[in-house]
Amino acid sequence: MIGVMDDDTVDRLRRVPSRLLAMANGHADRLVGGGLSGVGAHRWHFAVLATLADGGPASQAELSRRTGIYRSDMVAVLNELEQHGYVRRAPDPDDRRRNVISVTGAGERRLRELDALVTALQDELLAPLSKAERERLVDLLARLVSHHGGMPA
Amino acid sequence: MIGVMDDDTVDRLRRVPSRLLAMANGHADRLVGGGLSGVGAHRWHFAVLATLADGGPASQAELSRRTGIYRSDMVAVLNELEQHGYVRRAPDPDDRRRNVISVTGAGERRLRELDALVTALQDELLAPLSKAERERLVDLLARLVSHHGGMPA
DNA sequence: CTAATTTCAGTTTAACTGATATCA
DNA sequence: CTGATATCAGTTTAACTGAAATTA
Repeated sequence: MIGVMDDDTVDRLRRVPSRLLAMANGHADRLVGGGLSGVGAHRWHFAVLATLADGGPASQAELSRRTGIYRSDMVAVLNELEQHGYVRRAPDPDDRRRNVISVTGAGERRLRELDALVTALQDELLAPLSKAERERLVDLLARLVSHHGGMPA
Repeated sequence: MIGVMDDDTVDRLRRVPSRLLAMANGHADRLVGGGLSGVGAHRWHFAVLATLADGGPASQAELSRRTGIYRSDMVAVLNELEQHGYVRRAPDPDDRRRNVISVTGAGERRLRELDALVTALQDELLAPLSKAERERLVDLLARLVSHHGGMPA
């Protein structure tokens, strides 16, 4: 028989941090992406709505920086959100290169819906961990991310 | 002024676990992917060589299951490894549908090289964490992944 | 017959690049 | 002039699907 490991054989792959990160991220992606697509949404929609709600109206470039969504992709995301009436694009009177993006009432309702869903999905993702462990994980990940300069790119 | 947050305003995005996972994974990807491409390798090459070295010769389908690389992509990965003389493909005498893939001497040397590199890259990735914290992170991620059924897909 | 394997050819999606027009 | 912005059009890559040929 082939491919059988005795007790001393290490599986070096199984504990490689970057690999575990990729696998955990894969599961998270499926869960959250799947959950959001079930209500016709995308992570990007949630990210933009939440950023607007938390930080107030902002230009597209500013939203790009805060969410990590590329300026070029942001255009399409905002087009979709605007078509559903969740955000409004208005020219910035102080700087005519910019649009000021703001959330509408419908957008705020949509965000509440997505927020509840995302919270439930995080709960499902973190199901095997205790409250303290979840905080520990978030803390460790946040420190990793901040050490490497926040948003990837 | 626009987009300024007072002390009470929460940035709900910043602590969403699935998002932190995606960002951390992004950094890990760049680091490890970049490091490996610097020596003409790919995560997949390392994964296959390590799996073969740790588990012994195996069929392509078995390698697919162990590494999480799709059976269809595995073909291309093995073509490359074979062209460099790192692995050998031989028909399985016990089951003529299968190839038995095994590591060559050159493959073992290549694996040692990649292993040292990957270890160094993990170190760079986890730089801000103490030894104990790294173990904690690996443990938490491993539990997450195993709860969701190991390999994503 | 069903089921597993290798292989090929293709799709989908996220992430990313480059260029243009406009304006500070 | 440089530099930022919004937009469009495109590339690259990983992840994935479907099917054919072969054999168990």
